[in-house]
Amino acid sequence: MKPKAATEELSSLCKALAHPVRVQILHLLRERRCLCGALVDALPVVQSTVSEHLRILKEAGLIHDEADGPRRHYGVNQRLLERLKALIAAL
Amino acid sequence: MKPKAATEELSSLCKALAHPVRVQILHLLRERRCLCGALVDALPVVQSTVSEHLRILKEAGLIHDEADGPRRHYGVNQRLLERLKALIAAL
DNA sequence: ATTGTCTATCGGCGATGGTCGATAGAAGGG
DNA sequence: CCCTTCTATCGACCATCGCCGATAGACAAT
Repeated sequence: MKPKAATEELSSLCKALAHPVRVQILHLLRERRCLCGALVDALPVVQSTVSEHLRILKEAGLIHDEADGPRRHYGVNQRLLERLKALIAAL
Repeated sequence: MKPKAATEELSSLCKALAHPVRVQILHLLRERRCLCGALVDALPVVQSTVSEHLRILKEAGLIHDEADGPRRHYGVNQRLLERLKALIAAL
């Protein structure tokens, strides 16, 4: 058995990816950093919903943000993404 | 962008792993096929809850079952597990 | 057939998730 | 300053999840 910590880490990362919009966001951010507005244009949900999904991804640590005036640039947290890949690969 | 199908496939697989008990079940089954009862002994939830988690994992295709009299052997679906690894690795 | 064992399913409960519209907050430009 | 733009947050709503106890169903053994 894996230690409990790794189990919960994996389930919590998976939970963050347990919605198609969030997977799509990760795909979009993988290419280049984006403003929230750019994501809203690319996704089939309204701004407040996108913002909520971003919050969930950020809380999971999979993305980070950087203020730029009133705007906010989002990008993937490569380190944690690699960690997720490792945890999944170990299954 | 990935085709929509892959996005939804990944999010649905992640959803199946979005609970620590289900990750634990996968770890247990990775070692050897198990009866539901053996999993109940190893997990901190009652039988009906384990059965429900097994149903979710089976519905996602990550495990399969095989009747053996009134018992039921569970095992991982290696094919779909590899598919999940590939989808995650492609992130 | 009856009993015993193992598992699935049902019903109910509280908690969480996903969505939206509306609103608030931050920051730059006029 | 005031206005505009961009984003976060709030409140409300309905759907789904996760858990349990209780019950039903399948099958073997006696």
